Amino acid sequence: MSTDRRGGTRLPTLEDVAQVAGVSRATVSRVINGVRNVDPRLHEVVWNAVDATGYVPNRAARSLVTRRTGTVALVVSDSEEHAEDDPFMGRFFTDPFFGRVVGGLMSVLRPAGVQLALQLVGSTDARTRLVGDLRQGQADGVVLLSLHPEDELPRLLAEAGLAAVMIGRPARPLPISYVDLANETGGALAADRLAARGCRRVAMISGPVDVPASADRMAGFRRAMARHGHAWFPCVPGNFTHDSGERAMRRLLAEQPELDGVFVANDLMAQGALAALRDAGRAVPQEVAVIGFDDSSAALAARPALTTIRHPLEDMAAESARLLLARVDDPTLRPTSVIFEPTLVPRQSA
Amino acid sequence: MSTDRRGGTRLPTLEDVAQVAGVSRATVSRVINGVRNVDPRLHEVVWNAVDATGYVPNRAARSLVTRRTGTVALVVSDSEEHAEDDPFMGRFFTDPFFGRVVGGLMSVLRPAGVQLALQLVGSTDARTRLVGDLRQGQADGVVLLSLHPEDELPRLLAEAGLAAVMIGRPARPLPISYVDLANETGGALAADRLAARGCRRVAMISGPVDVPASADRMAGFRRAMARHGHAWFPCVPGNFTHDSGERAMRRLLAEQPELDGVFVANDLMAQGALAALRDAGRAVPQEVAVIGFDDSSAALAARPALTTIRHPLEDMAAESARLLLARVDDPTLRPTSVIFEPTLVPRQSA
DNA sequence: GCGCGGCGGGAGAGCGCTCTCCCAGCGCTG
DNA sequence: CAGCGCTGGGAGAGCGCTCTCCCGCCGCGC
Repeated sequence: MSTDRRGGTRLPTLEDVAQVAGVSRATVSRVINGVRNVDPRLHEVVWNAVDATGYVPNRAARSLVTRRTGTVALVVSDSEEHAEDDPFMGRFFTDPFFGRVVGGLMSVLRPAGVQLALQLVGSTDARTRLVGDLRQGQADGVVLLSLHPEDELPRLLAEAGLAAVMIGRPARPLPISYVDLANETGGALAADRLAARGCRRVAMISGPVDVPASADRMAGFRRAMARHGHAWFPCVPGNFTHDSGERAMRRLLAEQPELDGVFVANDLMAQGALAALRDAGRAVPQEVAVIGFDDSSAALAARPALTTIRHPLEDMAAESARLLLARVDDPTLRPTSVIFEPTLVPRQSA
Repeated sequence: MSTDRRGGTRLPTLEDVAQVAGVSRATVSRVINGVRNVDPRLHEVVWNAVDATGYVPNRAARSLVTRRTGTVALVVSDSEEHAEDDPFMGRFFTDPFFGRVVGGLMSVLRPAGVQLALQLVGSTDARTRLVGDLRQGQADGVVLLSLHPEDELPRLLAEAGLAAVMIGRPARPLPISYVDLANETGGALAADRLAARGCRRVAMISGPVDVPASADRMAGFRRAMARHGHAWFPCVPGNFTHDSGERAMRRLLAEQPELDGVFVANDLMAQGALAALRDAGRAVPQEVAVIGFDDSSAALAARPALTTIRHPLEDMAAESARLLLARVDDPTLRPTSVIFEPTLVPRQSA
């Protein structure tokens, strides 16, 4: 009963199990990993010995030889402008977006016995360090949430040949797998709904203009509105927070008082817009129709409940986890893209 | 240029760096880990060699000998009743609570170079497996979010002598460190506010009655109300979701139509209560005053903005990370508790 | 001038596992 | 009955690192 440097008792190793079972270390390893033809009787003897000793394989030792960690990293990559201690990251974690992604990933990873490690990268330095750590085997693969269009990380990962899947398409074409939503279709669905309601003075609150998802939603909305005869409409960008939606709505109201329909690029901002409309005394949907995007918990929480475009984020995250695991299993797999279709969820706001 | 089984090129090892630097493996190791007295000139030579080779230490190999992983796990432990694929976990991830905890932990762990691994446990089986994995060294320590009062996991962790810190006190006294909020004080603050406004018919929407935080909020509220002369008030339990708050409010309204003040045990439910009040045509705060709890993003998003009890979760999570790292460094440390004080954040709803 | 202490640095063991060899034993065929 | 293939299982070499042990060198004191 020697003690290791963590102060605990020495834990049983393969060797101990082998001794108890009266076989060699190799055989125990074979049984535990379920490989090759091992005598079924030995099988039982070994498992009994495992139980008796309370053996748990040492992950570090195993990784060292297999070069697999059983861990994938969820990397949230923010732009450099946001300082390391910027509240933005905090804001991001609080956004239902983050939670939905984590939930979706876990639904696939947990049954597969794979750990999820969280990684934030803010600086360029952190980016290269991350790629180094990853190449060296910190994780078997990466699910990447890139928050900034100029982000170099997708390219770095692709170049390093690491197993990676992005949630949301890369800003520039890149040999990297990704899962995305047909954001333009979403924008078009919103436009059709607003047009069908007979809205004549519509406006939009978009996300940051350089974020692909945001740009796509706007493009789809714009194109469909044009098809409905609306050549132009005011558009104010926000940053996906409740607050920015509220501010944007106030600005729109000032610019275009006779406005009767708004498409907002996410539910959080739509909730903010609702608040601004309420403060301005506009009835929703009677005077102004509002359509959100995402169908997050905020959509149901809002009053009136938000008519919104459903973004099946959990499913998308789950799919990205599946793609990643497949790629980890077979590194020769080519980059794949999976595009999900949005749907309109009619509720009270439009 | 041999290739490993991941299909990549062999990565530089300590040996390679040593060769380039013209020193021994041991010396490179010493320089990299900054130990002992190494000739300053060698120092530079070694670092140059590291840069030249693009060396990154292999974490698995290092862990194998140091018995440290540089990882802590955030364990979210749910009760067994919730099946593995129960939507509850999804709900939990979407709750701002989860995001705030993650953000707070990261603010301490990232600068310390420590990874955060996410672990969900639902079944008893998963609990013992987790303890095994942890003892064996899957992570250096655990931040535990135990969602259910009967949860055995805190006890198992304490018994195994693992480094662990709970967020929220354990349901039963246990030799385990924790960080908590003075929830009774929070309840009392709400009671005082309602009393000061002259509310005469108050009610409460509580969380699950067996969850310590929930019970404490209720007890504090009840005690303070008694001091204000209110011997009794109706109380309906919810489960911390928006929806349950809405339902609870409807029930209260039916039971006690002349109600003029409500204390709700979290902001999400308070938001739901606000929606129910709005549907019932009650003006907030003129006819009914509402006080929430947490000061989460939902409080600001609500209309009217929620007067609420601030729960400094990010700070608490950060503190728990600090306690954990200290304990990992020095396993002899005794269990510590840190209790944070809530404050009232006056806004429009009360 | 010799001995001794201290410090810088090399050699090498070993962390716990996987996996390649290799050998023993069995059943089959000619 | 010899020879061959096949299969089950043991021996042992590493995976890449840390850390103990030890040795050689330098500077000091007597």
